[in-house]
Amino acid sequence: MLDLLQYRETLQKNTFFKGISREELAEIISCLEPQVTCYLKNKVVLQAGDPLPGIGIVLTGKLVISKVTASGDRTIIGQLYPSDTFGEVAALSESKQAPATVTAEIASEVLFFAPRKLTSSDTIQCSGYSKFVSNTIKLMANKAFVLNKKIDYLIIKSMRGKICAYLLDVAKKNGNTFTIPFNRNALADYLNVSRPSMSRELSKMQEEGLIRYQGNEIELLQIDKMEW
Amino acid sequence: MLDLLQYRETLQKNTFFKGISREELAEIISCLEPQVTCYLKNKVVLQAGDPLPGIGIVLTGKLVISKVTASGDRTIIGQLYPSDTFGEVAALSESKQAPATVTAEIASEVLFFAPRKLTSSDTIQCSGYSKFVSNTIKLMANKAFVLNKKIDYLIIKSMRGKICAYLLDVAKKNGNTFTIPFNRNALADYLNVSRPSMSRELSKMQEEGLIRYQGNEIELLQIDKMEW
DNA sequence: AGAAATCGGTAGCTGAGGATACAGATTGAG
DNA sequence: CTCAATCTGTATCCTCAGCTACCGATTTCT
Repeated sequence: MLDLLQYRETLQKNTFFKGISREELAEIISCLEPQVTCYLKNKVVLQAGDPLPGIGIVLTGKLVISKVTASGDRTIIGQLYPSDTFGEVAALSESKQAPATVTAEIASEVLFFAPRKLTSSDTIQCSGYSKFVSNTIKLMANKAFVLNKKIDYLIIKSMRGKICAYLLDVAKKNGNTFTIPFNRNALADYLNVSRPSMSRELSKMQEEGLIRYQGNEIELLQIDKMEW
Repeated sequence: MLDLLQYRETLQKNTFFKGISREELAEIISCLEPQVTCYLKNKVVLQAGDPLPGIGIVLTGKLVISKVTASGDRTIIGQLYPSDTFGEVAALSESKQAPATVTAEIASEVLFFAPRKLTSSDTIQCSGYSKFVSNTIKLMANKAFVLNKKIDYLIIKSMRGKICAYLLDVAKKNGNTFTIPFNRNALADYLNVSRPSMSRELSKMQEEGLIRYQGNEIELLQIDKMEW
């Protein structure tokens, strides 16, 4: 078995293993027969459309989930930090193809295991299994929830509307002053707009006194005027 | 217990109950303590943002899932036919709020049950339960998959691109001649564009000999020129 | 330290597509 | 049967945001 002791804390934060004791975790993990792979900066971890190498859990580093359209438009779906899971949707749905591309933004380590191990007879007999199953369901539900959120941004047609919707969501979690996890380029990708147009609008909003920003630190000054 | 015999065929097609025998189905259903509600044409079944009334399974009729932005833009996420499920994502994720609005397009009957019934001690003891659980996981995964597909359309920026992507997906399932399940207005909502602009582009595509259509019947004439 | 790459703001131009309005066709209700 | 409502295509207008280009600032690499 792999020496995963050093990653135990990270794994325990993973949604698959929420509320599962240290002993049960070790037992389940060994049943999953995981492999750890390292990726250098900017390396592709999995490519949209390819058959899935397995379900992945980020151990260290940072990954980016993105989609590229046939005509070359790129959009960011989300970011993955240690303890986050990816590939579970494709693995468990009928299509076994990855719906998006995952790339290492910085050097990263990823734990993979085969989807079928989720329901292998060994795994089922682990003592924490029922908890593990309900966690799996919650994991999927949350993923669907994130996708829903993403759709919420995408269906807004105006630049101002997209920016406001995003900033208000971040503010709801972190208060009126916060640091966003994207640089301008990435944020533009995330909102599916062009960077210069977005910059233009951010400037306007600052002029109008709605927001104040410096780099990735943003402060919302007039929340009421941002709700459309 | 409710008399659900008349709906047994519909229920057996539902993803929750795939591969579950008639007897097991009856047992599980009774544990879920479902309620059947009728909706007249155009009535709202559940409103985005509201707490969830329960997990719903369509018995008869047709429902539409849509989202409305704060500024009034409306988009269609999908359509629900008998045996389809909705509300399961919100029910099983941490947020208990409905992420979208569901409306009855025609008079419809819906079966609801409380999410907690999924894991009640009664239900767990049903003989088909393990199958039921893996079905639940598959259900969630497929939902996430549908959302991914929706995102694929939304991130395409050009009108032509959106239309082609949609038509090609339909063609992949039904062959090069098919009837789409949307009228122009609904399709425009689905693709998140304005109806006149979409009509304009469809006309152009017909002129160019890419497609031929009459009402909702569409034939793709030059598939190779539609792949971007 | 110096060169190269990345990043963010700004400007000008342009065009795709949104909005509105209207007309003919079809459907539906009374 | 008639009137109203809905649906679809089309034309005009015009705005918003995409694109390209450029510049200064910052970071990174060697």
